[in-house]
Amino acid sequence: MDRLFHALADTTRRDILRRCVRGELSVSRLAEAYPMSFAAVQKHVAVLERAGLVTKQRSGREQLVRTDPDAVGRARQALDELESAWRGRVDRMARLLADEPRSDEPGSDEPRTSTPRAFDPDEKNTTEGSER
Amino acid sequence: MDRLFHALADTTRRDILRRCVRGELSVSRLAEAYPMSFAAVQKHVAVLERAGLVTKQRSGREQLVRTDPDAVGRARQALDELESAWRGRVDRMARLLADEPRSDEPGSDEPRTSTPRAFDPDEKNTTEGSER
DNA sequence: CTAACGTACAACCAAATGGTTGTAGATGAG
DNA sequence: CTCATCTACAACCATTTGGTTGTACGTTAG
Repeated sequence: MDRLFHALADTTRRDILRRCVRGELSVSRLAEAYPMSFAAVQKHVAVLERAGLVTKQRSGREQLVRTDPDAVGRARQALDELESAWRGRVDRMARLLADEPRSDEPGSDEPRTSTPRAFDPDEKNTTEGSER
Repeated sequence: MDRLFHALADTTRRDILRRCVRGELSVSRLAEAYPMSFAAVQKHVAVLERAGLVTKQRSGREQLVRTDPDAVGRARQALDELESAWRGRVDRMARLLADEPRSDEPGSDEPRTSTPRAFDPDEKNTTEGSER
């Protein structure tokens, strides 16, 4: 997740993604379009690749870059969930599922003495992840 | 945009967002939940704030943090567009995003001789932006 | 075979991140 | 008033990023 959003947090990288929407492009082809060195573009592509947003496929001596729709879909969905939660949709659903009449309210009391909630790794996602 | 995605590209920050879904929380309350200093959490909140994802509102001596659903909506929508373009659903949009007058077909030819396309700032967004 | 192209990768650098501690200003409780 | 909280912000540090150049390797064109 971190890697996914990080990859998207750069104008050049988003532009590369958009460029590859219409079809595979070799890295050098891509590099021609930006005011930076080939190596720099190469690195950007590597970031996108580690994030699972694109895949490279060798064709002759060229390396074609192609986007992976599903990866973007995953990111979009994550935001979707967040947004839903916000709007309370999930809240009602959760209450239904747990038939908890009323409780978890952060209302005001809840003397935080007990469990400060030790930080939760991250979402319940189980997609992948390791390395960096 | 950069700031938006960058803000989302951190586990702690996403967790803060999730925590504030159920209600406003003071910064110190938030800080209690993480294995880091108050100042660190303060910085994370600042990042979220600059990205427009949360707003702070003073209440007495506490600073309540509240999420802004619309900001997440904007990010989600950006990804939505990307995904759509991918799937070819919105061919016209892809053309808009890349402002390539025509012949956008990835066909195979297109002897790249013409215009290397000098890099386009970023999407057509006009939200705000500068600095880093 | 040789030359040119496309790629990969290491080394290096300035700037930004994510974290720390310390100090200082407001505000509310006693 | 005085003290304890909550917050803001500066200074500092280690690591990462985004960029550069240079070198080496595989593949295709002549």
